[in-house]
Amino acid sequence: MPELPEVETVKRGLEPAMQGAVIDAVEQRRADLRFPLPERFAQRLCGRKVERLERRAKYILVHLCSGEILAIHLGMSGRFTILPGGPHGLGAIAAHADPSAGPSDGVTEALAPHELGRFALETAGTDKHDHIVFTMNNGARIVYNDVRRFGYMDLFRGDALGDHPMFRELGVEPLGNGLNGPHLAALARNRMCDLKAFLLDQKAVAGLGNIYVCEALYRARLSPRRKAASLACRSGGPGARAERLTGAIREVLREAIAAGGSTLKDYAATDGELGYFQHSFAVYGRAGQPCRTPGCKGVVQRIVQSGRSTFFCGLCQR
DNA sequence: CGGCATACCTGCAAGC
DNA sequence: TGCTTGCAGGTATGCC
Repeated sequence: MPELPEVETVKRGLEPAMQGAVIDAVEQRRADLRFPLPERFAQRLCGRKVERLERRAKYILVHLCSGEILAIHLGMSGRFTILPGGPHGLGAIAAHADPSAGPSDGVTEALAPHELGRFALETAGTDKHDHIVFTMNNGARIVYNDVRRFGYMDLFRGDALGDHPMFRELGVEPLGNGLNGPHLAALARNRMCDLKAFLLDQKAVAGLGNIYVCEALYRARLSPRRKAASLACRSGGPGARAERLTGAIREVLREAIAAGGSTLKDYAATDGELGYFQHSFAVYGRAGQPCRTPGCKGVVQRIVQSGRSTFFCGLCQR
């Protein structure tokens, strides 16, 4: 489920509960998620202080004072719920982020935050897909839930990060300095695949997923079916398309993170109306509906590219 | 290497 | 109501 903005939002949500705190207990309820969890996973985490959290692509990196890193990937359905410590445990924050989930997503939607806190405490870790529960020395309980179990965690020495198979081949951070028009054009120059597939390739740009690729292509007015290499060609101004695309990628991601941040804030507020996860997408999931570009008479269409849904407007995306 | 299908796993909505 | 089918935001793997 989560793409870069959701992972960033989850990371920010976890920080208050984890940063500077010591992991007191880890309850591991199964041996594997997508992959087997590391040997002696719980034992190796217990007693460790969390130095800081970091996001790299769609991974959350928990830096431990032992010098080890707990790397977490949420897969499609991974989510965290934080149950704060303290005598009453009120005001639970759900640190998951699902940009497409509507108001009907889950029983907690209908509950005011104080009710949610109580609800969450009473049912903490009782869902059958609650796989791992971290208990911190500040009293916070951090529950990892993953219905489809496509998520995974690993634990390794910090200095091995660059050699780790999950990270070795990751491409540039789209919000970092590494992503700019010339660089993107250079990466795409020899790629014969569709632009959509190119952007989904984590070895080129790391952190984009199906939704934000569709949205970024829409904003850049580029067809997902265009060949990736055509980004680099000079017609239409040198690097013009690549510049447009990098700008669109950054915009889309930044806005989504800002929206995620505000939903987290809202969630902790006292108002029961959450407006939670009310992202609106221009094209994603809008097949058959009118294109939102002012003056465009197009209709959003859905096609399948390498087995995945693509949404775009064939009129304004060329 | 590219491109594609398949696999992993469960839940949900739609269709019959 | 109940069954089947297809679909879902992730990536790894194997085959041609």
